[in-house]
Amino acid sequence: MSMTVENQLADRTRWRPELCSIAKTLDLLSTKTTFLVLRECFYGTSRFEDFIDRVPTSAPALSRALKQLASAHIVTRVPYRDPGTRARDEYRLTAAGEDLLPVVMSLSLWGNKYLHNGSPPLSFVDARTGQPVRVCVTKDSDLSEARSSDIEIRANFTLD
Amino acid sequence: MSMTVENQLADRTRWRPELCSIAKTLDLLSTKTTFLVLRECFYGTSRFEDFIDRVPTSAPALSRALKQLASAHIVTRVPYRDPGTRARDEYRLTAAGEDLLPVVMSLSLWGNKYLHNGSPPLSFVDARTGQPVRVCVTKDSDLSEARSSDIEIRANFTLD
DNA sequence: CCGTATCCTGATAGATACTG
DNA sequence: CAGTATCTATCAGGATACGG
Repeated sequence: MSMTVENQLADRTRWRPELCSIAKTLDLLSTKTTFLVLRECFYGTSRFEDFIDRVPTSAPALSRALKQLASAHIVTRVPYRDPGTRARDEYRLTAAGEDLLPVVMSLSLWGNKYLHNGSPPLSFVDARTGQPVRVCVTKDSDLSEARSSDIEIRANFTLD
Repeated sequence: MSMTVENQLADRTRWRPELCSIAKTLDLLSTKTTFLVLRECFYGTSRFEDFIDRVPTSAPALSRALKQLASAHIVTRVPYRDPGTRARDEYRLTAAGEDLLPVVMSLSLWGNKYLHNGSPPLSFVDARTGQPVRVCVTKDSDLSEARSSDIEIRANFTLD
């Protein structure tokens, strides 16, 4: 990977950090908790109590992370009502949020490869065929892009 | 995206967070500065003084970020000597570090799309053909994966 | 019981000063 | 100039308490 206008580019991204998409995106996903809440969204979690059960954090931190993700329009609040209870909101990925799938998946796949000696705790497979799903960098334009609804997560560890 | 063993899986990742590859990878890339230093590595930066010029951070924070990346074996120190100066080290991506390209690129591409109204400050293209390079999630196994050395970064903004 | 505001504590960044 | 130690300020996280 090399630069077209090497020195100038380097200086510009230094002095005008608002031009760096990576920095701006990280500002929205500022904390580790926010990333893990986002992960949970892809795992299908949508309700406050379920996030609390599944993400190792406190209620105030969860509240802050959800507010952050909502103000960035990565999740949106959707009203629901369980029988016999008052109306509540659940948190659903927006289209923009769904587009963060490569970020979440590539973090997971890298960790699987380098931090678990190739025996991944979770794996991502095509929901119909069971084929493994990968994240790749390519210039090919004629490949079939998987949406998160096509993907199934398999647990590769045994339960006690 | 749905769960095979939904409830059990959720509980396990909650109570045994060491099974979550995302959390473990984020621990290595803990801070925003670490991400931006990693970004600079992909842009070709390798020397302390150049990181200082190009990443908006302080020398102590840079030192900490490089140490963190080195201990995670994402970068490695390589000796060099400029004429008339003492020997120094530069910081180069390892193979594991190169494999973080999809993480960095997908963060950048998402920001380009959603935070810059589709007019990206930087774009990633094939170094030979100039075709845009993308990050995608797919089950196709027969596509040509781009390595970071095949990719060129183009600046789409004018210089003062 | 769901969710948030408040307060307090611990981790992390940057300013400064220093060594090789 | 490369890199680190120290110190302080800032910021994210959790315990608690509180409103719907």
